[in-house]
Order: sequence, then C-alpha cells, then structure tokens
Amino acid sequence: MIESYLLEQLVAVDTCGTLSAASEHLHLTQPTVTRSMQKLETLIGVSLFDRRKNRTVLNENGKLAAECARQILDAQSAMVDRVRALDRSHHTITIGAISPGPIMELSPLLAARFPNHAVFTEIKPEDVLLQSLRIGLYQMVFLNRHLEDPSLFSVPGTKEHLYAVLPKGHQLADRRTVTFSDLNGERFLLFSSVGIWEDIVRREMPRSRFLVQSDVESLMDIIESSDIAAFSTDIAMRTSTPSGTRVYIPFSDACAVQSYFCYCRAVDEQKYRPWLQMLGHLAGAAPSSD
Amino acid sequence: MIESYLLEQLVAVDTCGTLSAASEHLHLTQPTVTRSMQKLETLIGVSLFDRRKNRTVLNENGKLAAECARQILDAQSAMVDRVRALDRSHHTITIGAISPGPIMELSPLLAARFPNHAVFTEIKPEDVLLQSLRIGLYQMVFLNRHLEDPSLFSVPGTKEHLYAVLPKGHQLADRRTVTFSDLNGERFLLFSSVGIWEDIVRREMPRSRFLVQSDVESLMDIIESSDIAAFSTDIAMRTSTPSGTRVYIPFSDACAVQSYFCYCRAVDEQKYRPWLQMLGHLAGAAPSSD
DNA sequence: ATCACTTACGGGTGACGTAAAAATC
DNA sequence: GATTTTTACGTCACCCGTAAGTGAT
Repeated sequence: MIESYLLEQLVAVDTCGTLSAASEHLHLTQPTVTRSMQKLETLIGVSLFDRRKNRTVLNENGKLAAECARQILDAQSAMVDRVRALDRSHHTITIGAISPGPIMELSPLLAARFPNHAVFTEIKPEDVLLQSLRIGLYQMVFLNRHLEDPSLFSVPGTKEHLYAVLPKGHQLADRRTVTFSDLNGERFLLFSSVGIWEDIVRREMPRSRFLVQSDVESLMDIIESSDIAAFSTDIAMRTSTPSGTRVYIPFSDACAVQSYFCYCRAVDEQKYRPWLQMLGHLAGAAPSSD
Repeated sequence: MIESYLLEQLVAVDTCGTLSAASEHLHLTQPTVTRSMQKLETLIGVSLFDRRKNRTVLNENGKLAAECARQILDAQSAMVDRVRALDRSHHTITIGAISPGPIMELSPLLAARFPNHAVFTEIKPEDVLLQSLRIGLYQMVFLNRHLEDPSLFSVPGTKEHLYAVLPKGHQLADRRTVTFSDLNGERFLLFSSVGIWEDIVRREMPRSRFLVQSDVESLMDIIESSDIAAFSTDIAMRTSTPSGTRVYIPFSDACAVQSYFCYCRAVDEQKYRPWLQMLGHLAGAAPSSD
C-alpha cells in the first residue's frame, strides 16, 4: 500500500525539479523527501531516479510514476469535493418563485426551523422554473396558478395583494383602494426583482414610466426623499417597516391579488414532506392573520 | 491529505457491510476501523454513516466516497503495475527469429553480458517477425536475407549449416557430405520449433516423412534409442553434446546454408547499439572458429 | 449471551527534524 | 563557499491493539 504523502512528495519533486526545492515547497526538510523517495522506490520495487553525485533526477519510470501520482491526487481531491457537494445538496434547498412574496414569507421560517439547511432562492419566469424543477435544479418552486401534472406535487400557498405606495400629498392619497387605470400614466419606482409583478403593472398601466432600481437600499432612500409613487404588497409590508411619509393603498383590480401554489417533483414528495407541511400551516394561518 | 489506508478501510467497510466484518477482512481490530472512519469523516468534514445504536451503515455520502475510493485505489495499483511494466520493458529484450540457430547462439551471450536483462525469444515466420518488429513487439529479429528498408537497421549475423544425423549403420554413414536428393524418401525425426528449416527440408525432400516432436528431451531419447534419421546444425552441435551412436554429415546443397541478418528499428539503432555491437563481434569471430 | 460499535489507554512503528558528512558547482 | 544529496540519530506523532463500556438482537 502506497500512502498518499509519498505520492504528494513525488509530484512535488517532479514539478520542482530537485528534492530540495520540493522539500521547501512542501514545508519539509530535504532528508524527509530523500527518505520518502527511497521508500517509494522500494515499495514499487523499481528505481525512479537517475542518481548522479550531486543531482537526482526522475528517470522514465519516475516520470510515469509522477504522472500517475498526479492523477491519483487529483482524484482524491475530486473525491472530497464530490462528497462535500453531495452533502451540501442534502442540506440545501433551492427554491424558485415567480415573485419575491412567497420567498420573503417562507425563507425566515425555513431558516428557523431547519437550522442545518441552507436556503437558496431565485426569481425566474414560470417556464424556467418548471424546466429547472424537473431537472432537479430546484427542490420547490412557487407559481401563481394551479397545474395538473402527475409528475409534480403541489400544495396551495398564500395570497399576495399589491399596494400602491403614494406620497401623502398625492391626489389619491385619501382613497381606500385604487385601480390600475386610476394610476395609469403615473411614474413609479420599481424594484428590479419583483418577477410577475413587473409584468402585471407594465401590462395594466401601459402609459406609466417605471424607474427600475436594482438596489433595495437605494430604492428605499429614493422613496423617502422623493414623491415618486412606488409599489408594495401585504407580504412585503409585514417584513419591512412602512414609510412614515407614505400611504399604502391596495389595488382593487383582480390581477392585483396573486394566489401562489408550491410545487415539488412527485418523486420527491416524501422527501420534502416536512417543508410542504410547513407551507400548509402557513397557508392555513395566513387568512386568519390577514 | 487523505492517506490511502483510510480509503482502503472505507472500501472494505462498503464491501463487507459492517465495520467488524471489514476489520476482520483487513486483519485489523474493530476499534481501528471505527477510528479510521471517524477520522475520514473529520477530514472530509461530512458524515459518511448513518449511526444507529447497534449498526453503522454508509449513507449516500459514504456510498459516493467509497466508490471514489475504490477508483483511487485501483488507480494506485495500476500505477504500480504500469511503472513496473515500464521498468521491465527497459530491462527486457524480446527477440524473434525465423529459426532457433541465431537465438541459441546469442541468448547465452546476452544473458552473461547483461545480467539485469531478461531475454525472451520466439520463432515465427518472416512476415510475422517484420510486422511485430515494426510495432515494437520485438526489439530485434533475425531473418535469412537482407532487406533494403530505411525504417530498419540491420547487421549481418552468422551462417548456419544443416547436418543430417544418421545412425552409424546407415548406408550413407561414411559419406563426407550428403544432398537432399540422397536422402529424399528417408524418414526423419523433426523438432517442431525449427522455423525455416522445416520449410526447407519438406520442400527439398518431398518424398520423406517427418515425425515431428515438440519436446526436446523426447526427441533426444528417440534419437538415442532408434535408427531414425534426424537433423542438426553446426550451431546446435556447439551447444549440445553430439550423440555417440550417430554420425553428423553436412548437407552440401546451397539452401542447407543459411546466412542470418539481424534487424532492429532504425529509430532504436542508438538504443540497441551495444546489442548490435555484440552481434558484429559474433559474426566476425564465427568464421575464424569455424 | 452474543454481536456491533464506541471510548479510553498503552505501545511500537515510522515519519519528521536536526546534525553532519560527502560531493559537485 | 554555496548547493544538493545522503546518512545517522533522537523525538514525537499516530496507528494499532487491548480492555472496557453501551446498546441491540
């Protein structure tokens, strides 16, 4: 049995050229490398070096051995990488959604209840989500409609309501509800990663201009220091403190309410039962708190 | 750095199913395997086992790790095999010839002069020899004619004379030379691995019957205890003691004298210069001793 | 009671470093 | 004189075995 430290020293000798350089590179002393190479030769039963008086260089055997050793060590590090990656994948859940709402709602709960798991989230269009779910890139995805697909398993999630965020001096600031047509033509600040909501507001208010902001901090600053209209939702309002200089007015249009459904692969239903149960509780609790 | 003994124990656990069985298989104690597996887990930083109270089985991480480990250990033993094979190839010379004569002449000299080298010899037809020489299966081959081929390098070898080995009571026993036609129709004992000689005698004495013997000892016994004619050559007579009950009469036909030429690949001319030099000396010395 | 695994403790191999010598550049 | 390699010797890590303990079959 050839231990790995011998192979490591062999490749170091090959790459560094001399025993002393290899020993330096490995933070070892020269006698150690000398001894290891001698041991390697006796283990294989073959001479690996041309030993001149002041110089020991790898011969053909040694060159071949070093090349093999390199591959073996690469395979070793690949092994730990693969095992670690597999382990991570077991302790990681990747969730995709068509809008941030379900994720904002779910991820803190997941993090609290499954402290050993990492949660990755992404906002993507529905077609991308479904494709990625089927190939296992996502464990769960949130869509805004129900699909009949035997290869998928789904549970209903919560609803999300869209709000207009208007300055207090706005002419509609005292309304209890607004409609998209009321605000069509208004300028809006728009967060870049709102998924389906961007499609809705652009479609419903085609005359409006949308100032897209990709940084949440900047967006909040601009909301505070300007009188440009913006958007929020009931879910977002639960997690972030509402602005004191603004009024929050729900849209009364039907499409301003999104009902989410959570999907996983049918084969994984057993595997993700705890997660889905949590979603069921959430969906059941949400209406009562609403 | 993961040492190989850990990988070895891991695959043993995978194949044997339990730690205790693995320890038995490796001639180790159970605590040793337990400790090694724990060490492996800390080195990779990942749990490899589902630890029940009385049973420790590989989990998915462990299965993957064991599979990788198996490949790594296979690569290790392959490395040893390859290096040893390469080393052997440097200390081995494989010689092919169209007849045993040149080999009988050369191999003892090679063995004496290059004690660290192994010499393998084979008797094959000319076309096989040339093909095998070109692909490096032989380092040198002996043919009975000169070829003009720039990819090959050749030196002339010795001559070999065919002799008839007749019982002393044979009607031609007192002849100084014989011809193939003199003995055409005679029964002959024939050693099976004489290469080109078999072709010659069958062609030149088509009416003769040849009793082929593959075992040299049996052939000698039959020669001693019967009066069946046989063959020998000057080279063979040099190395084996001639029979006291037989007379050795050279064939005077032209084709009963073979002139050998030794070939190696032109690209290997430098490599096999010492061998070729030895052949040159042999060819130069042979006529004077003849 | 037996089996499977783990923990704790002691021993011996061996891997490493230090020191020194030989040889070459 | 500086560099490279090798040998000799002492030390310490660590790998293994023995013994003991726990829990399950």
